[in-house]
Amino acid sequence: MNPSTEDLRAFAAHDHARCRARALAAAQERCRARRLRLTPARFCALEALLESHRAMTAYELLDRLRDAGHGGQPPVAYRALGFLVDNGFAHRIERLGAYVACTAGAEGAHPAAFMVCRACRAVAETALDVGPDLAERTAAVGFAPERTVVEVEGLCARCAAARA
Amino acid sequence: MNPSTEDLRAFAAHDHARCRARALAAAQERCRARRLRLTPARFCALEALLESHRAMTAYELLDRLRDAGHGGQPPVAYRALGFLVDNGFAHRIERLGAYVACTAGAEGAHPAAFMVCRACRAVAETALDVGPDLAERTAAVGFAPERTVVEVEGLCARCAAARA
DNA sequence: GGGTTCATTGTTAGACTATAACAGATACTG
DNA sequence: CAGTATCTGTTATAGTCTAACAATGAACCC
Repeated sequence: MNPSTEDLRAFAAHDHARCRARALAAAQERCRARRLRLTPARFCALEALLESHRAMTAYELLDRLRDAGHGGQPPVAYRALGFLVDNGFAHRIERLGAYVACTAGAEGAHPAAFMVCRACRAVAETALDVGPDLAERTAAVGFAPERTVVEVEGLCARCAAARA
Repeated sequence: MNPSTEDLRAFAAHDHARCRARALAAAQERCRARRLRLTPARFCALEALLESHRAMTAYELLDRLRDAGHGGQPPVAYRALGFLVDNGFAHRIERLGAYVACTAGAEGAHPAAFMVCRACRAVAETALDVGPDLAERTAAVGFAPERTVVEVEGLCARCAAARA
């Protein structure tokens, strides 16, 4: 797998057990290195997100947290997600109002582009950054970019085949 | 104004009365040409969106519709917005869960990139299309793109100055 | 014109997404 | 081990959106 297709593993056959284990280990290591507290609730949330490459809503996540004994009210889920998103372990998919584990392994919050299947909600992450393309235009009017959202909604091969 | 800065009029001084009047006239003309029914409620919604380049929530719009005697329940606003968005007269800003009038004058729904001020919620639209950049990557895994969301969140010059 | 058909409107009700505010528990720091 | 900051759990509520149905109105055909 070269870098540009490795990104797209959500839509390609791969050893997901290994994919998940690596991501979890990397997150633990990164928290240690950066003195971030990957508490049980946060760990549980990350584990749940890593079970598949499908976006989960905060309430789906909340069910998992509740089952694991971590309190059953929305703020519990939103706080865990806040931590994961702020530190680059997960991303919010604006189009869905849902969340996916990060597959890029970058440090901290980072710009990314997502391909989102509208049927199964699987999400692949790639490193595309539109910042440079827009920089010249934004400079002309003094707009200071801080965060970019790039999401491509469509149908993955599996879902397209299923409806044919 | 050349095309690339004309796009950004939300963040540049311009004759907004003329800007609005032109957009409204263009929409009426386009509905006539395409046999779309720009009913009073839809017209009212478009007028409200065109009052400024700031994104409006469906509920802000609903207040306007109610004041104009067009029913006071959410579906009234969402249906008007559905019509405007489907036909390219308005766009949904995913990041905000809010809506802006289209300033591109393109036919029907069209891909666009938005610059969104997180403070005043003003939105500028430009014609950037990331489709081509992603096509090669998506093809590799059989993902079929249908719609792209590109939103750059930041601070406009006016708001940046106001907090300095 | 009368009748059919389809799009639009208005309403009720409820689903889904998210945050403010506060009290109590836990972990780091000197 | 006292002080501080962070994290957890809770209540309550705000904000966004849609399903479903009845009623109205426009368009069309004969």
